[in-house]
Amino acid sequence: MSQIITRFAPSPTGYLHIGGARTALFNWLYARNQGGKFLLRIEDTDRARFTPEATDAIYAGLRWLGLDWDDEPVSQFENIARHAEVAAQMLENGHAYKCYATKEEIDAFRTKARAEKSAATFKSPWRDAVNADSKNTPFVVRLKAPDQGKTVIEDRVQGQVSWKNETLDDLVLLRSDGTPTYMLAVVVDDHDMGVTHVIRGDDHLTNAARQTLIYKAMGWDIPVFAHIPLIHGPDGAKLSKRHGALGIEAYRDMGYLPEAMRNYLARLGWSHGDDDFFTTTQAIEWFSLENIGKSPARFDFKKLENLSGQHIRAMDNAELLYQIESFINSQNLTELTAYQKTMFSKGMNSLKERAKTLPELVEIAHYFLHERPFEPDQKAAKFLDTVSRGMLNRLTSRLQNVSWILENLETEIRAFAEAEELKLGKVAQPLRAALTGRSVSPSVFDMMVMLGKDETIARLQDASR
RNA sequence: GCGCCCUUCGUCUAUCGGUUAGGACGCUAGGUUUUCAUCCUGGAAAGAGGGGUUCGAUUCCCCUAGGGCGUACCA
Repeated sequence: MSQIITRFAPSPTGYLHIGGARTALFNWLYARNQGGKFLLRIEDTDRARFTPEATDAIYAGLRWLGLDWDDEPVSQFENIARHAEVAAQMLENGHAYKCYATKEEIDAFRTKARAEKSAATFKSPWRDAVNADSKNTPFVVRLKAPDQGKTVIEDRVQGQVSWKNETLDDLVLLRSDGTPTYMLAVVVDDHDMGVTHVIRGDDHLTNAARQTLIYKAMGWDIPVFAHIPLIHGPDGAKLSKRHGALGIEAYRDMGYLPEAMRNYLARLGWSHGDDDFFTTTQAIEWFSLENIGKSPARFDFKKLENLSGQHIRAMDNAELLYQIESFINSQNLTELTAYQKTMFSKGMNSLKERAKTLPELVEIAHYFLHERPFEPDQKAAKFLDTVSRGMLNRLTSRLQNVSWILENLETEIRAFAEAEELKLGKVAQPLRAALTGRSVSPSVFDMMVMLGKDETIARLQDASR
């Protein structure tokens, strides 16, 4: 059995949107699962819309998501001569014809069909014309689709789907300016690239039938089709920008881990029993076309966020620091100093269980990313009233003689609280406010150890002044 | 209009004729705890409606309703 080949074929519209990213992911997962190839083809035949920047945005999105492709990306535009050649062959073998029908004729036909509630598609009067070549006006090349019988596709997700051939039209293969249409280009390119499995959005399901006709006309092997349901917005309707139909880079900017994004996107429409949280390695191992659902899924930020938090917690500290640096880099923020990196490494365990995204992680690290003195925020200020400052003052002098390790600090502060006849929280909250200027933070004991004695005492003195 | 697809807790999903219909997110009641978070325990929450087939249907078939996609010399 030969190697399987999948492909992702986006049209460069400016960015890689979330639905496209999931389609790419499924193709990638399947190729990697099968030990096959994952190819990339840029559908850049619409020259008016095409820009190199848009293509770069797609590459960047795929790279961020960690979806590596095999071989050089194919430019569809570069194959137009080949497309025309195939159209010529179809003209030759009688599976296509030149059509001189005007737009008015076509519109009239369709208007009439609709009025009569007919399923019939446009039938060109030139379909069976004998001396069509003699006309000296512009023409398009149309597929001579069968007008009887059925076209059936065996879809690995949708099952067996069939159409009566009279509902399938004589689609245009070559425009009047001689350029290929999408329908022709896709089939020719997929065939030439050796694509064995076409995994794409189910908005292409009808196209699969129309394209099957072209494969048959050329006598080519029909690839395996797998039409995956589209992602919908929270209201079940089309996914809009407000709902999450953002470019993949928007998710990077929000600080989600690529690993979490892969996990979430894979779980949207595909399942492996009850497994919700998994690594990419597991996803590759488990992936199969059979376990893709047929109904559309809605995008849910809450679930993405939860998964992101879980991946942050599960991630190796060194790797997580690398992710933080990449994020900082992508957002053009100030690079981390050596001291800050050290602090991140030391405090990572307490930081990462408090964050669902990278920016949250950075926010929680606030207490060592900035230098004293700390201006307390509103809530923190409440913990630093006169009484508390006096208390902190007494604590500060007690702390002068403590040898600075976690156990000692904890013992000392608990003893202090007892001596002051205060619950630990009544000491810890002002302490936290003094140390960070915030009312929430990691454990005060942990922070004191990380900050060291001098810095801790300096901050306490700042606050009790 | 026509063609095709879809329909299990609010959301993502498991179930491949026989289950107290399971898990996860979210929500909620508690517990742990120096805050927040993590973690632990419990709770509410679903087979769109109607017909069949069958000893038995969430599961198979049909109809209806709702939703989606397509219907271009766009991709």
